[in-house]
Amino acid sequence: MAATEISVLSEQFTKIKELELMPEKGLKEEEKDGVCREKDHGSPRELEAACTSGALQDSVLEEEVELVPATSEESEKHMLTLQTVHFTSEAVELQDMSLLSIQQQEGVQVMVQQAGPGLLWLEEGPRQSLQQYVAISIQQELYSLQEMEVLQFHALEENVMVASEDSKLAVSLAESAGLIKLQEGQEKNQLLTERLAERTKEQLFFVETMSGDERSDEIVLTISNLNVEEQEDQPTTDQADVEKAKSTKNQRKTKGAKRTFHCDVCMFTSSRMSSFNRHMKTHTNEKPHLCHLCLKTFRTVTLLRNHVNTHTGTRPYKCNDCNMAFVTSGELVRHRRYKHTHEKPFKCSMCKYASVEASKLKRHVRSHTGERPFQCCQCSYASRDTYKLKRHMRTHSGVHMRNLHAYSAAELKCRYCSAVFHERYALIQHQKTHKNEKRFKCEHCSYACKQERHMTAHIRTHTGEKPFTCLSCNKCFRQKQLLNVHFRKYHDANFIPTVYKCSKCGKGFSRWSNMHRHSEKCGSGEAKSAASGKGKRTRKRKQTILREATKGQKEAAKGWKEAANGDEAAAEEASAPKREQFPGEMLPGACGETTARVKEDVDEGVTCEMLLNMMDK
DNA sequence: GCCTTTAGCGCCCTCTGCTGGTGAGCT
DNA sequence: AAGCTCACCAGCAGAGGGCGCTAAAGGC
Repeated sequence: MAATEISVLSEQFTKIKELELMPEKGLKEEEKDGVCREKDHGSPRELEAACTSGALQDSVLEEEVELVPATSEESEKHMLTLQTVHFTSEAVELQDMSLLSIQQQEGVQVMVQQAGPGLLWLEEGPRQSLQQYVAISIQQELYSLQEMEVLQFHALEENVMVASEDSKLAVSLAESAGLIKLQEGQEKNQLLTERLAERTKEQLFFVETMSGDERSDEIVLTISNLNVEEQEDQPTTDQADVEKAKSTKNQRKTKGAKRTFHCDVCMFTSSRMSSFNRHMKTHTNEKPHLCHLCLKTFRTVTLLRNHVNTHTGTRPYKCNDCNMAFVTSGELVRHRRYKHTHEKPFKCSMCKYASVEASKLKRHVRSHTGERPFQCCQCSYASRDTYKLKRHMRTHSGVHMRNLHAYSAAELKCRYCSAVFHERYALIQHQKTHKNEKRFKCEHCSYACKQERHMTAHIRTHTGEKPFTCLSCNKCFRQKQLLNVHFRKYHDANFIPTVYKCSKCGKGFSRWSNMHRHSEKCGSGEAKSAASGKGKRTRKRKQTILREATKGQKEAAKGWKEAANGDEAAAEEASAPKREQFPGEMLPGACGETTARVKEDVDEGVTCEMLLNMMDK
């Protein structure tokens, strides 16, 4: 019936979950040295913690367990259902673990003692290592710590506990006790069930282990109780068929109701024996179905078939609404939800987000909680999902490392000095040191500048070189930009200088940015506000807006030029998109409107006020 | 026994926003 | 000549979509 999962590295010490009244019928009770035990039971996996009344213990750890004098009648037997027992390394002092609890059920008081006398530990070693200890429930009256015999057995990697040689195998509660010692070095691959099966007249524990969390060294011990109903049905146990016993021992009757089967290992229950039997196989490593292509094994033929289909590319489940096909029906259903039905059953309780998959909702919720469970092992970064951590890890290796930190056989020369590096990162860091220095010095004078192009232009003042020639008048210039200005001013009939006027003083500027800069000094409070900004992000946003505004003006000017050439349609087309981008109420005068104003030499342009309005929006 | 359904993990991708660096245009 | 501004780009990270695959339970 009952099973206990004991997590060695788990977090909390839990109480006895349940006590159930056990009918005496079918229990052949033997009393020896004050020990009440049943003689026969279904299988070695079954743990009988038949309880009788006993002396009181005055230490109760669990508040909800009522401490009552144990006065249950001798004839009544009770069954213990043990719950997961968790220890933290520091939480409980070993000597304080002599938990005694009394529970009353159906008028019968049952005394149960946990920990202390019921300790298991996994290996020999200092007792202070609490993580090695596991508690089981032993009736205090029956088993004292001093009387307990150590049973050693080993937790195999195969998740099986094997009885030790010198323990005499059986955990006879009459002879031994709840103090059971687990130790390495015992015979492997031999089930405790098999060894204990010989102890037909002794009360037995069945203990097995399972791997816990992969990220820890946790070992989960499962202690199975005796199933009393099974005792009813099978007063004499044939333990040769352990599997049969496993499948039937967990059957529980509930006063005429339909039978249910309870797994000893987990919380699984089922009303069908076939389901129960199938479930029990999940607690084994039995995977008889082999893929001959990759040698991977599976529990069921269906799983194997699906797997093989991934090799062969067979996709029997085809979507009716598109060309997609899938190996499993579940994939198809999910696909249809994503692509066609848009059904999103998993809804966030904190926002309107909904997802097709539960895992996506779980991931989304982390954006609310701020939880970042995936910690980078090389820096302080933590991610909300595994992929982002994985992507981040590239910055510690792969992309990032190859680009910046990989050794380069070729010399990486500083563009500003003669320094040479073999690591790009070092080069970049070095070049930053040149950022604000006037590293370009003229050979002919004391002139120095930051940029090489500036020095190139300066040198021409010494050489007299004027490489930029106007194609219309053959006038020569040292700088291309000077040629451009000349050309537009004297040879471009369509060139209309854009004029922006300060809304305060009316002064005109050829560049909006200059007008804006002027307006700040012109005493415009709004302009000051716009200029001061509210931090980097705000400034960035302003920059973007200014950039877009400038784009709009440029395109508008282009459109106006085209219009001036008689192509009104082109002019309208050029200005129209920017009108959409900057609605009139947000940026009046921008784009096409600005163009018109410039053309008509009106006073207004794009003002700081407009920008502020945009920022406020 | 078999098929279906459900659940879960993992992987990859896209879109988006932010930041910093750089080069070129412009005044 | 010098400084400002802007466009562009790369890199990184946040958020979410979509699919591949496996495991296990439900149900006939």
